[in-house]
Amino acid sequence: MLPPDPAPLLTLESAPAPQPDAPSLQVALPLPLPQWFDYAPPPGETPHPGMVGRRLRVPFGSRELVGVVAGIGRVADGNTLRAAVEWLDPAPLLGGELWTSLQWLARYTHAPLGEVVSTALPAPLRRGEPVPDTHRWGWQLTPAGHEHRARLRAGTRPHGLAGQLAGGSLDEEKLDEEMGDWRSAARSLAKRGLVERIALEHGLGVPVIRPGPTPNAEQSNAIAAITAHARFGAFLLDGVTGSGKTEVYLQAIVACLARGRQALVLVPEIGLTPQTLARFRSRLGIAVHVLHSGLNDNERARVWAAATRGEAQVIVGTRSAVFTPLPNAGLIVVDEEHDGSYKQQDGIRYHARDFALVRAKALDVPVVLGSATPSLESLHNAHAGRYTHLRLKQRAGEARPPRVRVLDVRKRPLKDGLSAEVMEGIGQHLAAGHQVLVFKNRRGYAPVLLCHDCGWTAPCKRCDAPMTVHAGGRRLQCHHCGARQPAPLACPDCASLALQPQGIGTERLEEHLVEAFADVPVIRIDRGTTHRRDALETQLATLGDRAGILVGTQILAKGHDLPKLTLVVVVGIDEGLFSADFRASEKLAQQLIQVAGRAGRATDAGEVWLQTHHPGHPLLETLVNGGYHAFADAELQQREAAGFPPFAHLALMRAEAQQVEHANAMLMAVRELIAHECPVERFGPMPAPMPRRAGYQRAQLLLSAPSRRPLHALLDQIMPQVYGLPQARKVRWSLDVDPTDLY
DNA sequence: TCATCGAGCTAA
DNA sequence: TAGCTCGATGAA
Repeated sequence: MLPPDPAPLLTLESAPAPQPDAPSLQVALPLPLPQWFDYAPPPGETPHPGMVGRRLRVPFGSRELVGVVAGIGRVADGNTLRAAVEWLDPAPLLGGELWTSLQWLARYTHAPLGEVVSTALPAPLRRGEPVPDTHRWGWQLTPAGHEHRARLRAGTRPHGLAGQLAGGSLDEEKLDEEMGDWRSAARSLAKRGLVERIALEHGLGVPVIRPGPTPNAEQSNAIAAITAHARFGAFLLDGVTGSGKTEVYLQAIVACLARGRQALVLVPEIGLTPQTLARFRSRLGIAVHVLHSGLNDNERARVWAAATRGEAQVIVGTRSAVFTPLPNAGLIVVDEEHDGSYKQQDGIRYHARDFALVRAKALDVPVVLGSATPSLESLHNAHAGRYTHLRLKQRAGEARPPRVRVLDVRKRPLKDGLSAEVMEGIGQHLAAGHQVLVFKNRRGYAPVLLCHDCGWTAPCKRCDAPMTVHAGGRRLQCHHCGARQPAPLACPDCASLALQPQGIGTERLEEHLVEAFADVPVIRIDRGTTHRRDALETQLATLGDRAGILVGTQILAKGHDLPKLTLVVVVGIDEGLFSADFRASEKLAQQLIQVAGRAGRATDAGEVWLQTHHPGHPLLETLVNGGYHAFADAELQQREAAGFPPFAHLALMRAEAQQVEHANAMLMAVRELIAHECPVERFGPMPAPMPRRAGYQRAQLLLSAPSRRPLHALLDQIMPQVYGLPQARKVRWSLDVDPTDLY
């Protein structure tokens, strides 16, 4: 039986008595809902503007959530507010520039502020944990330790450690340097109460700058331009591979540190190599804080904490590092700014490069975008005078640009995808003791399994895509949903045994090269062989300076110094020449230039061979004869003519559901929210380029406008309604402002 | 009669 | 989003 009347008990425990027109805390919660929620502060407090930016735990339905106070509001008479459970920060966690910029990002992406905040914060802070300590740990002798020190047996580790500490406390880093295994000694002494672990003040590191190579004239110009003024300015550092962009970054950071300011460096996911970090650390002589996907949550939170306290002076990180608080900012660098990994493709679809620009503007500090193959957006901005265009046209040192050859393989017999001419070339370079890179932008043994008798290809059951042959032909794998299955022995359609892998992947290239060049190492490098961050380093290290062959995909296109590499062979670019996506040419051109840049970095002249069935394709001709900038100019003209970015601004709404009708109905309802005379063009609802993925039917609605203003005005108007659409309940949908891929 | 499942709704 | 209610269905 129920207790007679539970009501009085409940009112006692919940919110304070309702007041007419009471002030409230407007709380942003991590939910896909467009509105904020009103709460009373914890009992005994009144809402106050100083509470904005503080995290708090609030009751929500039958559970509790962590939210951030976004504003102070008033609720109408008679509305009972629930009270927040507790504050999670004594002072606002989010304030100043980062808070303003996150609010901007929420408006720009038309995403709920609560979700933006929650993607910006490291997981522990998102969960409501306190900002972690950043102090270093040290050890000191206790008074008892001072007394007993002399009585410890001489020659033992405890004796040695106690001796080290006799002069005062030492931090753990120092102990690591000075003694081998001091930790077990410390533990045993601590147990006897002779030593204790203490927290040491962090204190700012003093940079010990080591001089680098003397910059050439172009580099000096760039450095001077960037460091000339400490206010906001956007610089496009447009420098060919090997022209020493990193040196420019380093000198700009040195100038930033000299003013006592923080520097943030963004790098693409695969650009963050131990070598780069080692170079930063040794040149700057200061702790470099690193943020990448390999860190665990607590480590990320610690770097965030160190940054927000101003203790982290140099932060290097991938995409999400753009959310690092910089109370004392002096410089932001975005390396390889054209790289696609800066765009987040799920959740809050932000572009870290673009957000870095917004932050630099708000922080009033310079921002440097560096690339050998700048994005067309950035080139366009440079042409329009919004960025200062800094060119580095010379390779640093003696290295000369590689010679490019387009190999027409029409009607030439290809053996496992390689022509006789290519094999001969590889042989010559190997004989000279050099290294060769065979680049193919596709993983797997061969793309598809084809029945030679009836033309059947193995489709993925859940996607509209063929499966890819892996493991030497024994397994099929879908690159879109990850599904795996053993390869069939006979054709499921006609029972023929004539199943053949069609097309060439890295695995098959590797197999062929191993056979043909048995006396040199052949190393395959792609996501299949290189899951771990340092695996690539290890693999490259095993090759060293010996003659040998590298077979690989994208990961090999960047960053690594391979001084012995003199020949780059690119195979299988033909698929990329005829892709439907408007950004495909740009990506292909960037990839070709990047991988070509691997050749001949040291004194040996490099060669790049492009094996193609379309030697006359305009993209290849422009690229080979005029270089990247000729290509970019031509491509920009085409984009302008076709009304594509950067001459148009896009927003793409995607919807997926088990049944196409649901997805289409939702997008149709969205389309109907748009007034007839609205200047924004609408395309769709139409099937996504891959209409089925992982069992979901996918459709999309593309919005396009010649400038940002009408597009955002439209989104501002319709988005609040979209959340409430009944058709939206049956689908998974998302809005992508400035999509980079239309798939 | 009870348990289970899915759709629809709502949260301050 | 997640947790809840409500109604339909089905097995014992």
